[in-house]
Amino acid sequence: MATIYEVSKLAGVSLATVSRVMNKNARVSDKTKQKVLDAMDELGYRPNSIAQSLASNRSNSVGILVSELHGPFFGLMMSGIEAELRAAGKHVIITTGQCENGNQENKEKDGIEFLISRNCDAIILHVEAASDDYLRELAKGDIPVYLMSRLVEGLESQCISLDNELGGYLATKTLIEQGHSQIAYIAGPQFKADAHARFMGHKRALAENKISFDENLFYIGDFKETGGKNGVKYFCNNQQSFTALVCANDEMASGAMTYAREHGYLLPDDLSIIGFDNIIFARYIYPKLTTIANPVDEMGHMAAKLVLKDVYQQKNLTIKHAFEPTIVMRDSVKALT
Amino acid sequence: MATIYEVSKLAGVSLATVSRVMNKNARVSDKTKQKVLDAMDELGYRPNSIAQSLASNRSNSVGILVSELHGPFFGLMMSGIEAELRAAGKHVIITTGQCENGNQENKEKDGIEFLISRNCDAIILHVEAASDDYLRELAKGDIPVYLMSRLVEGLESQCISLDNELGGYLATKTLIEQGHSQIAYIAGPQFKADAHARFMGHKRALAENKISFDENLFYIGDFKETGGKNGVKYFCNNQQSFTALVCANDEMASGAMTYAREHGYLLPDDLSIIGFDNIIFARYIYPKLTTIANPVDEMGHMAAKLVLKDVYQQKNLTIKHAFEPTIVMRDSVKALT
DNA sequence: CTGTTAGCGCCTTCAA
DNA sequence: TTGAAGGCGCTAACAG
Repeated sequence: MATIYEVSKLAGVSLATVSRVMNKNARVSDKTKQKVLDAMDELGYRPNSIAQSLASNRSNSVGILVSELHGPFFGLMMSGIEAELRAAGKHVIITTGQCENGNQENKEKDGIEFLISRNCDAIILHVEAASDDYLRELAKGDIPVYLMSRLVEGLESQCISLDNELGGYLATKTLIEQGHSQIAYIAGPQFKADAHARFMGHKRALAENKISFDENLFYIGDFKETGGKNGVKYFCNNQQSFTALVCANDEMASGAMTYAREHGYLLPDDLSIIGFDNIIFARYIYPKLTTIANPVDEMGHMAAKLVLKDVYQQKNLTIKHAFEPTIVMRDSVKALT
Repeated sequence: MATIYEVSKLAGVSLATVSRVMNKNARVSDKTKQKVLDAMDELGYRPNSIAQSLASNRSNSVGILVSELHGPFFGLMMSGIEAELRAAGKHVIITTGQCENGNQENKEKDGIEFLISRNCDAIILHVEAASDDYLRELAKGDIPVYLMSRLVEGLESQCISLDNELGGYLATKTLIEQGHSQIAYIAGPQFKADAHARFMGHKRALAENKISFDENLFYIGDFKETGGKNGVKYFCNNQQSFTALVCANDEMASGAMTYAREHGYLLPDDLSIIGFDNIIFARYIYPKLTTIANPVDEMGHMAAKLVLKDVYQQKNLTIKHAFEPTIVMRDSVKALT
């Protein structure tokens, strides 16, 4: 591999000049610039990004931490981030804070440590277990921290978040508008801020419509298919009567559907179900799932733009920190007549 | 940030000694080692991975190229790779050769170029459009290349592949065993090697059972939901009679189901459908999809192990290059009586 | 077992 | 506009 030194020799100029034409930041006469370009070409020169990083104290990499790599949700998010960053010549180091068993909070911290040790110029986190305090502390460190799908007090300008409360509200309101009043709710783990906010939205919609919240129609699931199944099972076993169900994410909605159908419910006639996230598969499910759209891909792009603007001083970027969910009407909700 | 120099000063030893305790490769007396460790601790020292890379000519990063980041398929693959590599202290740089419009082959090459420019120690590719010749040429370069889900002649030892032909065979054979003989096939783009092999397997199963291949029951889809829909539509419009359908991947199977159901078919009674890949959502679909399992996560782990063994000289790793698909029986296939 | 000494390939003042 | 020279933080011979 040719080095800058060989290029300079071949072009008959100094190292510094070659560096200048590479970085386009200082004026170089057209003539010498051409000589350098030709020399690079002839040698098939490629800058060594590691050496550049060491000298410039910039790695041109941004670290991403997601809870899990598989699953329908994060693909879209990473896709957005990667596309934006790569177009700017930065690369993306991805790791997980995943936790099949054990302490998720520690796994997340491990992941963050790992990214920091990689000398990223910035890190974008989608963490669920890490506390606000920890994140605020982390943000005081040397490396800029950005948060996806989360809003931490004091770190607002580094957050890209979704109004989950509004989403939960919309879901339940939609059901109410369709005539339902016996509405069950399967929540996500309440230590996760978004799961909690969605549930709060549900309660607000109920309250606004003078429907009292019924503890017996509330179940906390795990954001997985199983959670949905267990939730419906729980309601059934307790002989609860309900005509509609909101699930705090689509995977639980899918599980709920499966269980309900296997236990004699005709969908959506006997039970209206609404999900949350609008993952790719929501429309594959039968009946096609009515759900709350979570614009993760757009948010991913925005997080990347935020990094480009803050960390890499890119200009002319408008940042939108707060996103709003919308309802996607499909076939899993039926009006109660 | 403290440097190795400050540590050495505080510990009263030389740079080299500090380096030695970091890299655990040379013997250092316990006493001096402890002094160094203490000094590191006191200073909150963290090695600068970039400087390490420059000096050692090792970036400890491996590049991954996948066709797309979203979608159910690659998540599992990357998850396997990432877990394995991270456990070994290597990091993963992910990029895509994705192509919404335009030339996929060029996008893939761009992605590869990008990874090379990042000084990865190795790259793992999941490419579909790149030709065998191009890959062989690439493999002659300085940076080791590994191929996922693909078997290129001459590069066998760097490939982790699935026997797609066998998978296609299994799918169709399963249907035949259930009494079907009018079996439609919706293929993936035939320039993709795996799509082609799956189709070949289908033909072999037919031939073995003296069922002649019927051009009118063959459709080439796009590996997306739409492909499945269009395929069934095509068969219906042509008034073809068939009792079973194999789709070259699960997404098309899902699309096929949707279209069939919307057009009066009762599933699985009127039409048995079998997919391929066993993506996470296969069991969410209704009826639950019978399909061919593609052990992508396991293959991801294996690809990572291969890199660890070849590139990072890790010992005691057994590599399995060829994987075999298996059938997963669920509810979308019904015996013909 | 430990220290000395060159670099790794590039960027960036500082002078000219 | 260009060149010279000193690092960036660490590794890897080579001595001792």
